[in-house]
Amino acid sequence: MRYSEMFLPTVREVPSDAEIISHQLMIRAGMIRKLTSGIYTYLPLGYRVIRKLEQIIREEMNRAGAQEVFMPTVQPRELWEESGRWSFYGKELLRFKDRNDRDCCLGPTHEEVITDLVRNEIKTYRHLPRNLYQIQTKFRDEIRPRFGVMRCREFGMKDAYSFDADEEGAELSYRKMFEAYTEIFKRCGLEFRAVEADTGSIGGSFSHEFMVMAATGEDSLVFCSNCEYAANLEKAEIAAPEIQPVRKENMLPLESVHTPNMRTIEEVSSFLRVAPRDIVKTMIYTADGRPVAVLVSGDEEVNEIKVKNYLNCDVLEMAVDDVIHEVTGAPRGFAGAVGIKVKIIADYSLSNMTNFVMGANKEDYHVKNVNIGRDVSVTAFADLRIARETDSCARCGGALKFARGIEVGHVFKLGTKYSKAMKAQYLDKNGKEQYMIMGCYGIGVGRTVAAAIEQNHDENGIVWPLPLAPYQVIITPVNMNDDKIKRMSVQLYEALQKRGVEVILDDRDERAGVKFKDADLIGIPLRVTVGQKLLTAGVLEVKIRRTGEVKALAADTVEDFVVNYINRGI
RNA sequence: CGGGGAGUAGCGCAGCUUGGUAGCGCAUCUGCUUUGGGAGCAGAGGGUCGCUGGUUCAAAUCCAGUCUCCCCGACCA
Repeated sequence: MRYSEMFLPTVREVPSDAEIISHQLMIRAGMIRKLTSGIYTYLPLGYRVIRKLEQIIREEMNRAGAQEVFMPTVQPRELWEESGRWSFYGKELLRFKDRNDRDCCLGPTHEEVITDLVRNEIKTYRHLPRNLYQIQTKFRDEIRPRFGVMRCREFGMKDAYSFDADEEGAELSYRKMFEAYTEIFKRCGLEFRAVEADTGSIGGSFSHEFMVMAATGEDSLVFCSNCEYAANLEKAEIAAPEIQPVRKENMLPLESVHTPNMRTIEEVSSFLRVAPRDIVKTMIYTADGRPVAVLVSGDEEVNEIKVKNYLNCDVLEMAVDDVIHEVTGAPRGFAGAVGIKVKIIADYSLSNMTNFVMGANKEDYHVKNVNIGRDVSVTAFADLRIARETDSCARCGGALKFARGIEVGHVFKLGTKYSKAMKAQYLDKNGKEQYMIMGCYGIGVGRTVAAAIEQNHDENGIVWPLPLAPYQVIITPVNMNDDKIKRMSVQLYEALQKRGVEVILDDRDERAGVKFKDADLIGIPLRVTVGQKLLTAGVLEVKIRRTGEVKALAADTVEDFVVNYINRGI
């Protein structure tokens, strides 16, 4: 394409409301423009990248045996009532009424629609398994959209759904998707990692997130330096320690101490000259409305997701002051587990603690020399805290490493959650009705593009991995008023086009500096400069965006060089 | 939903306190010079100052209401 004819408005200044680099660069490179909060238009350059990614996704999904469908964005209330999510899904589900006063919503995901389709059409084990996918626009009315296309309300997503007759089949479907995703992100040229993840409110038995590694990522992840274990921080397991029984004679007598206005671990620690690891935090939560005490060592943090999963509750919240007072008889800051009547669960970090400090359930007092068994009766010990770098791998004991990433894909084994709710059944070999076993698999398309930029940029702009680049080559004539330069540029442009190369000819009547800046900004992998050296030595320059390497090549060899470079892939 | 900030030319901003001709940089258009990393000079076009109402001889400026956007938090796949 000739640059002079393109709709490619680049921006010199950094947009004031763009916080992260990918958002800034997507606006500056003329890829996206905001319509309203969390809703973006893709301009030609941005949309080309989207299409590149979608094509890779399609090829790998099809290769894995999935078939493409296209489902509606507008969905009727009834389906969501059936799955139970009309009431469960909260405000993120955008609801409205049509002219006949029927309740509708914009699909934030498509489990309901696909399950409805499949249950109506598939009645026998002979027609299983099936895996259907679509690439389609989702709408989630996020409370606070941010980071441009990374966390927005309307966004493109590839979602796939598998239906199997039995567990083995479902696991095979899951594994196929896992492998397809691995292939997709590999082909994109991204550095990524699949990590074990919490299933959240989608539910189901297990899941993996695909994380693109980036220092600016919103998610923390943990991986073992020794074995294959990798998990989202919120999921990262900590092994149960070996229990060393405490001898009764080593337990010191309970002692109440005056700790005026000392509420935090730091305050108590410095006031009593006791290390945080010898203090126990008593956190009062309400789980589905019922109070529960969670104990964790003073130098650790409670992982609420682990607590929630352990208790198997829908809503877990920090207790409000009234509840704390009711449970402990004291204001916030002096809660302890001695003598309280609610369920008490303790993190493994407590299992070998003796003679520790804890709140006294009395304003301005703590107690020393507390011991589990003698003073506190714990319902259970469990893994309830957030993993730290000092923890070792729960699988092999190796050292844990921490990193940040951007979640671009998520695979879930759903089980029968939706097939039961919506009666998606088939007849097995024995003529018995069975529930289909489902899996669901998502990739955020726009988010993957943004993540690719987070991972591939420099101070001058985007550095596209070749498979995602909107164009592969840009030809930059240094002066369009010089006939020889112009003729050479057009000739090369046409030759490359004939060979199927995606090429921009920057035929604008701009100064060279402007063209170089724009070429770098939009991140085209190869730039061919046609300038003085052509006139003096018959040489063109090829600059590789990623490395900055410049090659001076005889004019008639450039075409082959470019084609070879592109054929090498990433 | 709570807290904070902002809406003035396509973009980035000043002007508002103390009411009186709407301004700067970039971009755009014209001409000349320039031409290998976001050129120089000269000239030009472009704004119901978010919207509605009020105070006033007079409102971008003061007052009230309202809408939108951004940031922090809570919330949420």
